[in-house]
Amino acid sequence: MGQGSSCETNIRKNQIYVTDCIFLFRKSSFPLRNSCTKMPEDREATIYDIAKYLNVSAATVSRGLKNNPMISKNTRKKIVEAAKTLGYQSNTFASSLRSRHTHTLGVLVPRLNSHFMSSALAGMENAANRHGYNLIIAQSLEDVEKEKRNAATMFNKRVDGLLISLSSNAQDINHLEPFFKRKIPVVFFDRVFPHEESTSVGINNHEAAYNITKHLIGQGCKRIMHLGGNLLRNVYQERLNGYKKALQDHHLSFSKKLYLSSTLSEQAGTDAARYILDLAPGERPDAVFSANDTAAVYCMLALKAAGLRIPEDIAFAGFNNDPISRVIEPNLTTMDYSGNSIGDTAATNLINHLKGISNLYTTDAITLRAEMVIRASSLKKLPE
Amino acid sequence: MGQGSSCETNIRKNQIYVTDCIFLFRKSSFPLRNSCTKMPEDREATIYDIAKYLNVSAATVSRGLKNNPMISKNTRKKIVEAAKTLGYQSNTFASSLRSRHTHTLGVLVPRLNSHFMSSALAGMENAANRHGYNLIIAQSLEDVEKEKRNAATMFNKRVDGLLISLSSNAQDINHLEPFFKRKIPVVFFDRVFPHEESTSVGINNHEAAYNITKHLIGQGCKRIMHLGGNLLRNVYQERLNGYKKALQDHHLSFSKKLYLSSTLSEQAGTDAARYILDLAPGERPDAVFSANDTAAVYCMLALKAAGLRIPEDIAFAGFNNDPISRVIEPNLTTMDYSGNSIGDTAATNLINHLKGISNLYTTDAITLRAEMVIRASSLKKLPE
DNA sequence: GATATTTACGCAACCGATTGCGAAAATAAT
DNA sequence: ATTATTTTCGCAATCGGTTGCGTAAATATC
Repeated sequence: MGQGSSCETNIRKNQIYVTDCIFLFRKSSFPLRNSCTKMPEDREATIYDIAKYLNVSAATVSRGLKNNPMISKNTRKKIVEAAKTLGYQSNTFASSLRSRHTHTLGVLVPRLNSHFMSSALAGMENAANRHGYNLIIAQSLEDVEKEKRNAATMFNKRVDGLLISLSSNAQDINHLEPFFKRKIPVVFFDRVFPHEESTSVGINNHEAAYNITKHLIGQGCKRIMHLGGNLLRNVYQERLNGYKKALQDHHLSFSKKLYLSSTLSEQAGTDAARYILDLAPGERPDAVFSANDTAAVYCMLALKAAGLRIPEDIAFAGFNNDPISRVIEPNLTTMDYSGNSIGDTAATNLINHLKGISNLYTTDAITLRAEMVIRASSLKKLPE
Repeated sequence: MGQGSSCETNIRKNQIYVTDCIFLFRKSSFPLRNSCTKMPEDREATIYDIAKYLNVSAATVSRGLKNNPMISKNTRKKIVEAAKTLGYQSNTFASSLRSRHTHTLGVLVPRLNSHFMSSALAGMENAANRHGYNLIIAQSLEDVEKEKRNAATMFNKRVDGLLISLSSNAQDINHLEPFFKRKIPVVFFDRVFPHEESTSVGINNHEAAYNITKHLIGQGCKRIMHLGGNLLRNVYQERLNGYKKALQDHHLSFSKKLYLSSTLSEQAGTDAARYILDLAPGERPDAVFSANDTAAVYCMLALKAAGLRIPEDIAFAGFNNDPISRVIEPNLTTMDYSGNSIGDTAATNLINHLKGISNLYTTDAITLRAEMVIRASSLKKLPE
C-alpha cells in the first residue's frame, strides 16, 4: 500500500488496469518518501523511515544495519533499536537489485520424494538456514528437458549458487553453461558430472560397490547378479565398475546374463525377480547386488513369494539404507550414506565459497564416508 | 559486472571493501546506461538495451514484453524478437521491487524427509512450475521456534502466498499474523488450523479413522488399540475422534489403556510393542490402529519378533500408505491419500487466488478423497 | 594553537522494471 | 481540409537499499 499500484495488485494480470485511485499516489518522491502521511501500519518500514526517525541519512542506516565499521558504535546501536521499534524488515528485492546477490541457492534434483533426496534437501535446508540463505527447489522428474527449463529459471532468478543432482538421462551439462559463464558456482551432489569449474559432493561408489560385492563373495556366493541404473550417471557406472573389479579380483567372471540395467524402480525389482525365476536353475544367481534398495526389496518380495529362501537360496545386498531395507525380512544388507551429510556438506561448501571463506574452484570433489551395513539378507555364514 | 560493486561481490561480507576499481564505474547514469561500452557479453541485457536496439523507450519495451495492449502489434513483435536475439532475461528483483509481487510461494513443513511430505512438495512444485511460480521451502523440524523464524523469513522474502503444515507443538498461529495483516493468502495443508482468513487442504481424518476402525471391528476385533500423535494437530485429534466414534457406534468402550500418544516415530512403534507385550494377556489388544504407518510397522516388527502372529493374534492398520506398508509382511492395511494431490491442490488454489481467478477467502476447507487400502495385516476373515 | 589525520556521516547516483499521464502521430469524423 | 478521436509511445518518477566519494567534525600530532 501507500502507492498507486497496490490498487490492482491481485488483478494486475491480463491487462486489467485500475486507474481511479490516484489519491494514494506519492506525488513527488522525496517530500513524501519521508513524510509518512497516514496508514503507517499499512506500509512496511523502510530505511528512510528509520533515517527520519533518527535524523540521519538513509545511507547511514543502511550501513548501520549491516555493521559497517564506518558507522560509530553509538549510532549503530540507535539504528538497530529504531529498526526494531519500527518493525523494520529489509526489502530483499531492493537489496538484491543493487547488490547483485540474492542469498538464495537453487536446488535441482531428479525427484523430491525419495528418502535419500529428501534427506539431502533437509541437510541443505539446515545448512542454508544456518547461514542466512534460502533454497529454491525444483525437480526434473528425471526429464532433461524439465531440468533445462528449471536451470533457466534458477539462473533467471539469479540464485547465488546452484546445487544439482542430474536427471538420469542428461547427456551433458550444456544447460549449465550460463552459470559457468557468469561464474555462478555450481556444486554437484550424488549424481555428479566432471567439470573443471565445479565441485562434486558424493561418496566413493566404486569402493562401496567393490566392498559390498566382496562381502557377498566372502559369504560364498559365486554367481552374483547386479541390478544397475542408467550408466550415464556416474553413481551407477561406478557401482558397476566396483562390482566388476571385485569379481575380477576374486577370479569370478562378469557375465552379461547376470547384469540388468533399469530404472531401479519397484517394478524393475519385480521384473528382475521374474528374470531370475525364468533362468535355468543352473544359471540362477546365488546373490544379487542392487544399486538401490527399492529394486532389491521388490525383487526379494517377488522371489520370496516364489518360494526362494533368502539368503540361503539367494543372498541380497542393496544400496542407500532406505527405510524399507530395515522393514523387509530378512533385513537388507546395504550401503549407508547420509543424504543429510551430503546435502549439508554441499550447501555449506557452496556458501563458504560465496562468502569468500574458501575457494571451491580449487576443489574437485568431496567424498563422504559410506558404511556397509551387514544384515541378514546376505549372511549365509555366521559372523565370527 | 559493469559497475563498481562487482569488484568485491564475493568478499563483500565482513567489512572487506575494495575500492581500487574505479575504472569500472559508470560515471553518470543515463549516458552510460545506454552506451554499453564494452564487455557486452558480461552484462545481462536489460530493457534499456532492447530499447536502444530498437530506438524506442524502455517503457515501451516493458509494456511490449507483457503484451500490454497499449503497444501496437508490430512493435510488440519487434520487441519480443529483439529480446530473444539479445538474450534478454527479465530481472525479477527490479520487477518485484516495483510491482510488489514475487511469483514465489513459501512452503513451511515440519520435515522434508517423509514420504508424504516429499510427495506433497513434489505436487506443489509441479503446480507452481505450471503457473510460473517458484517455491521457497523451509522445514521446522517440528520446532515451533524454527517455524516462527522461517515464517518471518518467508514474510521478509515477500512471498506471494504461504503454504504451511504446522509443526506438532505449535499452540497457535500468531506467528502468521503478519501474513494476515498484509492480506498475504495462507493455505494450510494436512496439519491445518482453523482460521477465518485462510483455507485448508486435507482429508476427512475423522471419517477415515472411523472407517478403518469400523473395518477392524468388522474383522471381529474387540479390543482395538490406537497409537495417536500430538493432539494439538487436527489430524491426530480427528483420527482419535473417529476411532472413538466408531467404537461407540459399535458398543465398544474406549479405554485409556488402549490409547498411546507419541511422536509416531520408529522408536514409538517399538515402544508400543513393548507396552503391548507387558500387558496382562487378557488385557492385550487384538488390533492396533496407528495414526501413521511408521509406528504401525515398527510395532509389528517387534511383536512378530516376540512371536505374535499378525493378524491372527493381533490385527494392524496404519495411515498414510507409506512405501514401507507394502514391504512389511503381512502388508499393512492403511489409509491412502495422495500427498501429491494435496500439494497440487493447495498450490493450485493459492495461485488461482493470486491470479484473481478464484477467491480463497470464501473457501474454508478443501477435502480430498482418502481411500482405505485393505491388506493382509487386518484380514482375519476372508473377504467375500 | 595550527596543521595533519582519522572518524563519521551525507549526497546522490545507481540497480532494472513499472506505470500514470501527457503528448505526438495516425486515423476517423465532419 | 479541419477538427475530433483513437493509437501509440515517451517522460520521468517511482520501488528501497547500496555505495563511491566528498566533507564536516573529532581527534591526534607537532
